[in-house]
Amino acid sequence: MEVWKEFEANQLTHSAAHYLVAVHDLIGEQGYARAADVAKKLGIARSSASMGLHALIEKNYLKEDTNKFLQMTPDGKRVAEEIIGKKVVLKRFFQDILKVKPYQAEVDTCKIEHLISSETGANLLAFIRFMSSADPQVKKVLEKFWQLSETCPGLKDCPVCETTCLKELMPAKLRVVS
Amino acid sequence: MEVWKEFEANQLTHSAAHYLVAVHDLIGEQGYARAADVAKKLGIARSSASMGLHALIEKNYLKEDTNKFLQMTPDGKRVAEEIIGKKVVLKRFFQDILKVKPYQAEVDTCKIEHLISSETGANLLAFIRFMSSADPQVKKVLEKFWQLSETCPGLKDCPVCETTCLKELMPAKLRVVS
DNA sequence: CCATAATGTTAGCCTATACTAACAGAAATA
DNA sequence: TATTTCTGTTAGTATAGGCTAACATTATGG
Repeated sequence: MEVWKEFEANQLTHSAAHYLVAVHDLIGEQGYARAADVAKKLGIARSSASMGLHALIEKNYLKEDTNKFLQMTPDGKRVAEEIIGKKVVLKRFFQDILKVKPYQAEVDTCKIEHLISSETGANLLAFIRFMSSADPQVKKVLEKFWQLSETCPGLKDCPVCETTCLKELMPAKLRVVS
Repeated sequence: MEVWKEFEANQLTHSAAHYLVAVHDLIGEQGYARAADVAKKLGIARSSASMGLHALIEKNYLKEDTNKFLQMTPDGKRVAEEIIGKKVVLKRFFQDILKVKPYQAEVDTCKIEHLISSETGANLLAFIRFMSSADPQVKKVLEKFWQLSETCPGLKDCPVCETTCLKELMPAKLRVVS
């Protein structure tokens, strides 16, 4: 398959991923989740929730008890927690390291949390762990980055980074950006 | 709007973004681009390309000359190059810093390149510039990370990072991951 | 210069995912 | 208990974006 088409080839679509995570979160927050709770949480019609959740039941990510209360299957729990893990990691990276403002960090995270691979997610987690450690060298480097970012937006003509300006980061073909 | 719904609220959808970038790339590679060239490049039917590209013409991102050769409008050029810029930056981050394997880095990048905001993209660019600079402290820190990643996959019980293990990175609610 | 090939477009179909409207059954409450 | 409200579901509609098939037009080359 062409790489760009893998967009649609995820375990779960964007909406399905959010339905599943919503159920997970609702069970955590209030101990149970029904279709109407999911609808309210996600701001969609009850009918949409009903249909989307049934699709997840058919895929064996969720099941219903006799009173229509939703439960996570082991599979569903695993997948939901994978997504949540990526979300947490991404958001922290955007917010705490890149210093993206909280709302934008939330929006960006929400868009891509279910799209990054396990490999990338795991490596990002390791990176954040490392960059959040108390190691004095790490701390110093990060502080330098944040300080430079302030005095020198985008680090465009940054004295520290002038050796790696846009010219070296982008292949010649793209540099016509003008 | 609920944050999770902003997924659909981008300037361009996933497919439209790829159509636009394909035209940009084709013009760069072979000097021209027609619907059939885009179809071949993206592995889709000519009819799909035709319709998708007309949508981009209506939005004034592309125009056609009298022989149906496609041209980028200034708007289209700007948008395409924003996307390409994010793609380059993301891929370098995944590949050169996180050390994700090239194919997976490509897939992940392709999925999210058009989704990250300008703010996040700009901050990521600055970060990569900084992390790619010749600054000896930066180099040392990165090398330490890569070395630790090898000896200690995921940095799970890494001596350097034990102060910031999963427990501190994840809110209690999510830690039930088990 | 005519035949074959390539290209662009239209039409109809499919899936996914949202919506509203309508309605049946369960739960809550006056 | 009777009524109202909540819940779940179905039906029909819309949009987006793929697909194939068919056909007209344009290019290419024997």
